[in-house]
Amino acid sequence: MTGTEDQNEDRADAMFHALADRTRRDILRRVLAGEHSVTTLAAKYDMSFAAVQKHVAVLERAGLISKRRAGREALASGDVEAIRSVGSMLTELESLWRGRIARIDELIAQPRPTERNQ
Amino acid sequence: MTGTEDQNEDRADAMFHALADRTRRDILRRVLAGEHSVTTLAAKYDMSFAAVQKHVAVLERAGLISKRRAGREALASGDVEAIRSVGSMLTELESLWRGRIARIDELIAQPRPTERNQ
DNA sequence: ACAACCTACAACTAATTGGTTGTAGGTTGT
DNA sequence: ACAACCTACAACCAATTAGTTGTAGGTTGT
Repeated sequence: MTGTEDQNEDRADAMFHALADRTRRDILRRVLAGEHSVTTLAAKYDMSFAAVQKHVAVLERAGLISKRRAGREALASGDVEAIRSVGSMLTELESLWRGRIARIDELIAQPRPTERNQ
Repeated sequence: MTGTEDQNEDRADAMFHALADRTRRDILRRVLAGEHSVTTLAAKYDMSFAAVQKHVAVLERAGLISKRRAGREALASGDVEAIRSVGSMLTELESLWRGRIARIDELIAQPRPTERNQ
């Protein structure tokens, strides 16, 4: 299963990058709570419509939100599964840290059982 | 408690940005599992020592790792509390999503109890 | 003392990013 | 039909980023 890992890393790059901007995080909060059109979102921020539309596109490319067409409007809503997948990446990092603690505990409990040279 | 929120957002920007690079995520994995000197880390990647040193500095500025001096070496180790604080930001996003579901359930359970015009 | 080693940072380059304005195409209501 | 509206995207600009090489200072072992 090597080769898909690059894709996973690409996906992680895109997700973390999308989250690394406060305007995008705010947009994400709004569209997680409920559907919003791009124009409705744009009205909330002190920047051009095009700028907000770009932020929405970044979130969409990262898979954090999806859009659905309703007539002339594009309604965006947040994808909670994507958020969870980011969370699980962090949990994996935590498990590495717990692994370190476990290793230290081992050293204290039984000082080098099989090997006996330094 | 308004005014500290800007700082929180700055911190979130820095953390997510630091995580949005696969080399930095890999460095973080290694230093969560155990202390590594900058030179030891640099040996693992196909880029200059200075480039890796910069990545370490980005992680450090974001508060995801810390360094300790040991003679001529700088030993880096991961801060699991910082990782957890990023995780809790995602959990807050999830709770917004659950709020939406709760609101939809309300609508289904009792169709407009107080107000009765469309 | 001195050579080897580890780190930090400055200066530079190419690519990316976050913003702008302008243009064009599809949808809606009168 | 047509004006108002919503969206998408291109072209451009300033700032930032990820990489490079080079320089300099502190530490270690002989």
